[in-house]
Amino acid sequence: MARTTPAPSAVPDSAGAFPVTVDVVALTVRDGVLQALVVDRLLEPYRGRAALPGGFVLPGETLEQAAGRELEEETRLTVPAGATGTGPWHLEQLRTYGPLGRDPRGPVLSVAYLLLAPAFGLPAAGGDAAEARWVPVGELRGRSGGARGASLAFDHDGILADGVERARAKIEYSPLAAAFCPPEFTVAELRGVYEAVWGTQLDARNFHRKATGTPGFLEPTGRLGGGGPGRPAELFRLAPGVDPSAAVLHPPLLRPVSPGPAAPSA
Amino acid sequence: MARTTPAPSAVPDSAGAFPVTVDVVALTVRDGVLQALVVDRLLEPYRGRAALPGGFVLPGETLEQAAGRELEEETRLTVPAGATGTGPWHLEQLRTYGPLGRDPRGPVLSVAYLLLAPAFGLPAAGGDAAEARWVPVGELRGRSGGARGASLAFDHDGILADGVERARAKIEYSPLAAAFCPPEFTVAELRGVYEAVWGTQLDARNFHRKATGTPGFLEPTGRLGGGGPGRPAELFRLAPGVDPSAAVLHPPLLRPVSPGPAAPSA
DNA sequence: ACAAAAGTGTTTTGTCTACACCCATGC
DNA sequence: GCATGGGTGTAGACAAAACACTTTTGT
Repeated sequence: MARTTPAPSAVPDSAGAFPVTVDVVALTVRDGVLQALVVDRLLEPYRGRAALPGGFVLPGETLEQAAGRELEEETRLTVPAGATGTGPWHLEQLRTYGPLGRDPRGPVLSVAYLLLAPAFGLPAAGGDAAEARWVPVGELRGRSGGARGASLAFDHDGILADGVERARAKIEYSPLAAAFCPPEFTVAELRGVYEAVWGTQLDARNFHRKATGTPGFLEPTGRLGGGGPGRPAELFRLAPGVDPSAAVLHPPLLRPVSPGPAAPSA
Repeated sequence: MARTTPAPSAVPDSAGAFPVTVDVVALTVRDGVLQALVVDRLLEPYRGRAALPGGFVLPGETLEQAAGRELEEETRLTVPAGATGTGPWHLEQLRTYGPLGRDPRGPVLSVAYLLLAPAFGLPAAGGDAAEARWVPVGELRGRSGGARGASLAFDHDGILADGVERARAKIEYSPLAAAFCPPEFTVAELRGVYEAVWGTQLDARNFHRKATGTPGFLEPTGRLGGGGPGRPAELFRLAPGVDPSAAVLHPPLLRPVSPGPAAPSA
């Protein structure tokens, strides 16, 4: 244990220093389906393989800044600094993976972030990524063991699964489903978000009552929206002065109970 | 920054390397009160100040191994490897803090872990810590701005608050409250855990019905326990084959709704 | 006998679900 | 008029809070 501590208060030499990456699970709802943002890697390792957008944290930046910078570099979309509560996006930390056994280059720590965003186009790709695209999560999950090359690089399959599960749980008791919607939206749009994220069908009438009846969730704008068939729907926005990441819905909007692991035997 | 990596697939030089620490929010219930484990620091910075047990991650170890090692070094208590599901303890990752503005020595990343454990003594202290002791969280929280030196070193006040909130939320829908109990326990002991963690009073009769009536939670041992006054209580253990960190209670045990910010005006 | 704590039954109250029904618009 | 989707009312199923009551021990 070689100790060389010239300064009275310094990081001890025995401590390791680790490269740190951020990886972003960016989710949106497009065409009524939950989709994740993936990029094709231009560099080794896993060159040509799909991966979550992300990259190394640079000296002098925070983890959130690194997440926003990587997203912008690889997908040309800008996440406002301190996205939590700003605008329609929501960025929160998911968890940390590593440092062992997840990168062939050696021990690397990865701090994963979860971004919930309304649907938007991808003007271009850049940085270390060849292409950025939305992929329905149903096309990525469940085939991790498949040989078709559809699984993601590194341990990103597991990170994506963790992010999806976090999103599913979080919209139950927080107003964060609105992060998938534009600033003003109808109750039907919001219901579509819940149905896409949970993969279930919800009763439109009961959902309307619960969503509009939950205090601190929706505020009517008075305007009407939608040009489709049927009666025009009222436009809502998130209740003002509410931090969507901190507020709690009372009562929560619980997902319908899945039938459970009933054995599909004879 | 001496880099000797001629291999084609290497971490780019622009990537920073960060010292990484683990800090452990260890919670238990003693004397009917939720208590946290703190140590007194022997080294700078914050020498003499109370802090969460923790320290630097060493090369070649996982984050969980580092958390267990630091706990053992500073408090002489051993957390079995892969504590999740093993024995009565529960160790899970809380979140990651940093790297900027939290350590006077420079940018340091800290991965915080949450340990839920039954009450036990502290035979000794060691490592970089002068003394390890349990402190009721009520004596630590709320006085972060106080001048009495009761607040913790670094950003540990915030980490502790996050850990307490995680524990409070988690025992609602998971069997993890049993992690605070010995392997066999009575319903009253379990209720005491809920009351201590939530800081509320619960109806003993309704709690008994809900706890014993929740499938996949408690299993009766047939034995009786307790030597105090009154009728002896039945001893229970966690239902076998249940991973306390993954299982979900249906229905959940919800904390009583707090009255909310109702103005106590006339 | 009394107190204290464990455990069960019952009533009341609220919430969720399912679905009947009306409203407002496009065609 | 009729189809389509938006929004409200209502009855039964279900769960939770409140509390009376019995059981079993220590003193």
